[in-house]
Amino acid sequence: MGRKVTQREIARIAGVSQATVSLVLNDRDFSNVRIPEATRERVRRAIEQTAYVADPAARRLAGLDNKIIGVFTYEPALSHESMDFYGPLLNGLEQGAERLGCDLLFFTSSPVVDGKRRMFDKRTRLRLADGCILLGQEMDGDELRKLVDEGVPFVAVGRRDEPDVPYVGIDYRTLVAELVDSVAELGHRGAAYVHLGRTSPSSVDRLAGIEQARSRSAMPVTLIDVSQQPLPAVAETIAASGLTAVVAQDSFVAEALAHELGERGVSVPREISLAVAGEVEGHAVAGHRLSGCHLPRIEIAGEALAVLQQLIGGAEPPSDVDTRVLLSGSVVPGETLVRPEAVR
Amino acid sequence: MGRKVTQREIARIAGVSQATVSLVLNDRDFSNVRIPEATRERVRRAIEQTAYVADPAARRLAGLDNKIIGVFTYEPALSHESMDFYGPLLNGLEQGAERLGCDLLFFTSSPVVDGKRRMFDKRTRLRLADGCILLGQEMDGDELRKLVDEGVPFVAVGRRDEPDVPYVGIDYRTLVAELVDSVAELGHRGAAYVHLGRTSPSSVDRLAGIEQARSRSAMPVTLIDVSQQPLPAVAETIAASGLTAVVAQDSFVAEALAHELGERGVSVPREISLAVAGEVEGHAVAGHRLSGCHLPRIEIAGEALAVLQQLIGGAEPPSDVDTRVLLSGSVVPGETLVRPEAVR
DNA sequence: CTGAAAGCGCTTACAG
DNA sequence: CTGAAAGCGCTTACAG
Repeated sequence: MGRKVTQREIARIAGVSQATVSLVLNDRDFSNVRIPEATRERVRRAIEQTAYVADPAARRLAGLDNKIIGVFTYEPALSHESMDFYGPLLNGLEQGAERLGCDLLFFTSSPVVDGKRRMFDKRTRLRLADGCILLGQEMDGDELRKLVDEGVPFVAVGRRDEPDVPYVGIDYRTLVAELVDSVAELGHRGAAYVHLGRTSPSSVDRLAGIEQARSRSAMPVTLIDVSQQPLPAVAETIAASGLTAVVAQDSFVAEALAHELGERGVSVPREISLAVAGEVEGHAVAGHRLSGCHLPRIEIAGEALAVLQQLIGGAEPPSDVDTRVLLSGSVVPGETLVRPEAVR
Repeated sequence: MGRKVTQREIARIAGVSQATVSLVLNDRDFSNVRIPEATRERVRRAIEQTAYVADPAARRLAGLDNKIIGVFTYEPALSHESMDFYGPLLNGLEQGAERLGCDLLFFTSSPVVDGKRRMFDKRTRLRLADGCILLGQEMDGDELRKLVDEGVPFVAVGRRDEPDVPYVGIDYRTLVAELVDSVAELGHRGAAYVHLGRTSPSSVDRLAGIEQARSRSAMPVTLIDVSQQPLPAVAETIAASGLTAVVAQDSFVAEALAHELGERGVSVPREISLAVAGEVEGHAVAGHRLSGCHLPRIEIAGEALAVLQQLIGGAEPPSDVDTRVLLSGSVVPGETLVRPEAVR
């Protein structure tokens, strides 16, 4: 039962003061402090002998960092359903954490209310972490501001509008514009963009990308907000419109829409091309791999960790350029976006 | 910039001593202590006003628990490949943690060496957690013993041989015996069990299950250890043997074996039935859902958390009965285990 | 070159 | 009923 070993114990064994143990342990070399190798060695042997590990709580209390990164997710992150979105991010976090020698503290205690977690519910363990990564499709602006105010080092995954909020996200604007360009280049005369409203910055950015493409090509793009009308009605409209291409905000919308179109005898991609303004990995409709985008989510997580590291370590507050970064996604061809000529 | 608020600050505002703040905060009611409601109210208001949260490091140092459960995995847990095994366990842990109001600390910092993490590499943050859940296909016996010695509350997922190691696992023995019985009942005259040696307790238990079934039915079962000979050779042997049924240790072995058999013109399940002595969810060969078992991994995680909770909370060491539990799996029919008559 | 001391923020006997 | 004090294990100026 070798109960908790402390520095005092080590000091006794090595015949030095407890402070000296601390100095050796942390390899401190102040100008006026130089501990001879012999002493260091004696201390090290004692540490080895007792399998001593410093109490992280005490370290933290004394002002050192802990190499613990908090991870806050607004939805359950480890459920089967959420893996599509969270999986690659968590994977990237794990890899990054291992690289940095950090542990990951998941704030699973904050209860999920109405499908969302609230961050400041009571005794947040936030303080235990050196900093925090925020994940979630929809974040609470008030909570973000509070975090900024309290000076907690954190990085959000996904672009945010709130001032002074550091983030790492995808450059949806450029990506979606590129995607729509490729639709136009294939010869489509018009397209619809089926989206979910403008609830999040990423939705807004996608719409901006649509706008950008529209302004530089001849192809008109009709906006259809599925939060305003039910999907069957949307499918009806599209089927009747004679449009040859549809861009959907994400793969789930695309799959649902393709299903509805199928029910109306309209087949993808034979009669209507379908492209997704989001990740398509692992998604298909009727055996055809979806055309759309690839988002480097593993890299995003790694980059978020890197920015956070900067925030934690940095004495002076780093410049905006460094703390708000957008990574590029890429368009993936897939099999559901084809020339309209192939049909007629 | 509302910097770190402390109890001292609250005390100043409420006009009481810092100790009183602590008492109110923790709702302590010693025999000789009774704080009037008016005072409590004043303190509570101050806390509300300043959005104070107790520093968890200090709490911990002062001897209280933290509602933090450590999670140690011997392999990367959040990668895409490991989701098959870890996914449901992590899911169960998240659900359980939320229920208990605990946070989850993943010890991702311990570097992976030779595909395995070592637990005591340097400054383990283990101490920060109230207790720890151990996950992994292969655990290190020495480390388990060290944990027991140091009195760290922990629970391993999966049965263990080491004395005094609390665990929650699957009753593979009964489950596998049941599976083999069902093979015999279908009328197979003999079967092979293709396994990976006896490296882990679960492997040993499965072999015990095979033995148990063998002892009570007429059907002989040939043991084939793929750690001793390459899989192609195994497939060759089986194809030549005239056996009509194979039980594989896990779904990956089953898939690989079915592939090898297919290359030799032997089709599953037409010529050879295939059953898996492990989880088959999401696994198939040539479009046929694998026959085999379902393991309640989400429940296992929940139960492990419950046992750990007992270990942490309990003053007296709970009895063995409570800390070493085996849950039942179930046999799932699937489509690769059929009557041999259907063939001839 | 090393030891004694203060302090991090908290909890809990112990005096008043 | 409340305050002053010790202690949790550590880090880091500050004296020797």
